[in-house]
Order: sequence, then C-alpha cells, then structure tokens
Amino acid sequence: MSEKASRKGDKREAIVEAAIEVFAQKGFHAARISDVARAAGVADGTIYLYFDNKEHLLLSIFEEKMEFLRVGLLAALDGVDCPLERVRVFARFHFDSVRRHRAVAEVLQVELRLSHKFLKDYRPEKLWDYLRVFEQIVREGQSRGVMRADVDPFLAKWAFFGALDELGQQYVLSRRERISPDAAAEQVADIFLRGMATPAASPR
Amino acid sequence: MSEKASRKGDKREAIVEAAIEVFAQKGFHAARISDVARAAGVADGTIYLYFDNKEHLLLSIFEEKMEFLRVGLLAALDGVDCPLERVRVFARFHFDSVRRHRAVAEVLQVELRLSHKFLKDYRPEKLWDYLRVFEQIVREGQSRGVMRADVDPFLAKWAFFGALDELGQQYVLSRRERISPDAAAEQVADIFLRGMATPAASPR
DNA sequence: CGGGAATGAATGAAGATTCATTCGGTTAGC
DNA sequence: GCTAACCGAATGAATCTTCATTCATTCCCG
Repeated sequence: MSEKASRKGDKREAIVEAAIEVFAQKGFHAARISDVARAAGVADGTIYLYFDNKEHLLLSIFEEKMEFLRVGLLAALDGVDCPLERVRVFARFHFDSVRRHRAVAEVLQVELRLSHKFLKDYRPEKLWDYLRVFEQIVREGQSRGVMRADVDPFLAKWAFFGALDELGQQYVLSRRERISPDAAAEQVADIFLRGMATPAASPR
Repeated sequence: MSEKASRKGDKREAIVEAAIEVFAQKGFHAARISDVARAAGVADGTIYLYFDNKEHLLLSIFEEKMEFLRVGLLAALDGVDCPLERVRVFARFHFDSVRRHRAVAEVLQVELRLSHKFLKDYRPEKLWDYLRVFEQIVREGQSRGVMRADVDPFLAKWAFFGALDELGQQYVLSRRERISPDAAAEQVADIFLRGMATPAASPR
C-alpha cells in the first residue's frame, strides 16, 4: 500500500499513524516534524492544518489510543462476571494490546513520560478512565467478599498498573527477547489475585 | 587530601546537586544549562569542565544516586534473615528513599524515562544491580520453601519494581496529597508477599 | 475559473557549546 | 620578604546549529 495519503478524509489519520511510527522509532524530541511529514507523505505545513503544534500531535495520539484501549478492555470484560477472573482478563488484554500495537505502546509508555508538560500539568484523564475499571473491579470483589477488605483499591490500582506497564516496557524495549507477554500476564495476574483474594476465594 | 582536590570535588558536587533540583523543578529538556549554572553558583562553561555535555550530567546523576540507593538498601536489609520480611524491608526502604530525596526521585523516575538515549541505548546497569537484590531474595525464598516455585523471579522483579515506581511517581507528582508512602509500602508488600508466599508461609 | 487545501522554502527563536580572556594562588628567584 | 612569572581553573559573551512554525505561492477539484 502506498504511503501517500491521497484520499480526502484520511490525511489526519495518516499523520497520526506516521507520527506513532516515527515517535516510537526516534523518540518525540529527536523526531522532526519533517520526519513525520515525510512518513505520512505530506508536506511539513500540512501537519499544522490538523494539529496546533508538535506537542498537540503527541497529545492527540495519547487521547485517541487510550480511548481505543478502554473500549477494547470493556469489550474483553463483557460477560466475565467473577471479579477475580476479570482481573486476569484485564492483565491478558493489556499485554495483548502491547503485543499487537507495539509502536503505540512504545509511544504511550515511553514518550508520554517524557515531558513535565504531561506529568505535571497535563491530566491524563483517559488513562484514569482506563484504570478506573480496575478500581471498580476491586470494589466489586470486596463487596462480594472475594477480595480482602484491607486492600486499598486506589493503591492497588496504581500498583497493578505499574506492574503491567513496567513489564510491557521491558517487553517492548528488550525487543521481545526475554519476556513472553503471555507469561507476563499470567504472572502479574497470579501475584495480584493471590495478593488480593480472601482466603476462601484464593485460587487453586 | 589536597586543597585542590577537595575544592574541585566540591564544585562538581555543587553542580550535581543543583542539577537535581533544577531538573526536578523544570524537567530535563526545559532546564537550561544556564539555570543549572546559576543554581550551582558557577559559570555556564564551568559545567563543561566536569561533564561532557548536558546528557552526561543527567547520566552522572543517575549513576551516582542509584549506587547510593543500592548501598542504602543493602544496609537496610542487613540482619534481616527471612526472605518474606526482606521483601517488606525493600518496599519500606524504597518509599522511604522517595520521601527523603524527593527531587532525586523525581529526576530518576520522570526524567530518566525521557530520552530514548536512556531507554533504548543506555543500559541502566545500576538500576539492574538494585533490582537484582529483589530477584535474589525471591530465589532464596524459593529454596527455603517460603515462596512458591511457580513464581518467575525475573518477571516478579519487574512487576515489583513497576508497582513501587508507579506509586512513587504518583506520590511525587501528586504533591503528597493522596498517597502516604507508609501505606503504599505496606500495600505493595502485602500484595506481593501474599502473592508469592507458599500457603504454609502465608502471612496472618 | 474560484477557492479551499496543500506545499515547502524561509524565518526566527532557542539554547547548547566554545574559547579568548581573566582570575587567583603557587612557586621561584633575588 | 617581596615580587613576578606561571598555570590551571573559571568565566560568560558570542557562535553556531537545529528545527518548529509560518505564509506567500501553487495546485487541483467542482
């Protein structure tokens, strides 16, 4: 398929996809707008018809892809009733997404942590939405009596995300030599399930 | 020791400490060399007598502080025999370090993830040394029969670090409003201990 | 043809790095 | 004891490179 975005509607889309590849490849700061433009088959100035500036382009990627991720997660959880099982599905879904959208994962994981703009000022609401799903699973598990009441859902959420994200990062950066996403998903799920379940509901 | 050497050491040290504050405050990219120079009470050019360039300065901070952290960890673990207890001490030590050296934590956590230089090319050996301590604790726990054999020490290590680091980051960035480092340490330790311990050795 | 879309060369800002110069103190000669 | 030559350390203004962004111009579709 041609790199040229000759169709009318998908210029913006072509720029976003090109930016993901280029940012993943060279990093946000090292990437030049002209690199993105070339990859998208578009002139430098064209990018500014769709995005205010370079940073806004990165931000758009974040917003759009996190929303995409959240929707996929909800679909994956659909029909899974048991909170313990839902935690496992969450872990599997997350690593599966990392594997299937490697460049996206790299941009989200690595480049988003890049600028104070993002960590100090920008509120990543879309990330919070995604993680709120986990917090809700824990609350439900507690009210059903299958998760310990002394687990703090807020802290557990960040611990869980940290574990997922770090392993995802190692997977992406190690060029997939050392880490199997499947094994990582099961390992994280195992540890957190055993760590949060009540004795009565403990696995195996 | 000679006058010269001690004065020279002081100046380098002053630059490193100033850089930590400035990088933590404004972020590595937004920080100007002249900002660091001013904070250190030194001329711009002087920094280049001690460091090759701006990036090397950041790298030096990383190397030195990670080594400092590892040594402190070993001291904290000294005399603690039980592998399960050692995990708890690790978590407490980590969060205590974050609290006591907030600016350092901010630079290590946030700014180091900033550049591909660090994540793709640079090998953070000092971080690995620090984390290898955890991996070793798990192996010891397994051979003593207090930790499950089906835990993968390599994966568990990254999951544990991810949890610590993410909570540490939330603590630093949220300006300490939402997260108590003590509670975070106990929560992470609880989850991972219950998640990794054999039934016989399970806490409480 | 008209006008919105696209172009890409030119611009200007920013800021890392350099280097000619100055500083401060140590040593040597008398 | 005093001065002067010396030398490495420190300075910071000037330089030089690197892009993000702009906008006068061209393109092309209806």
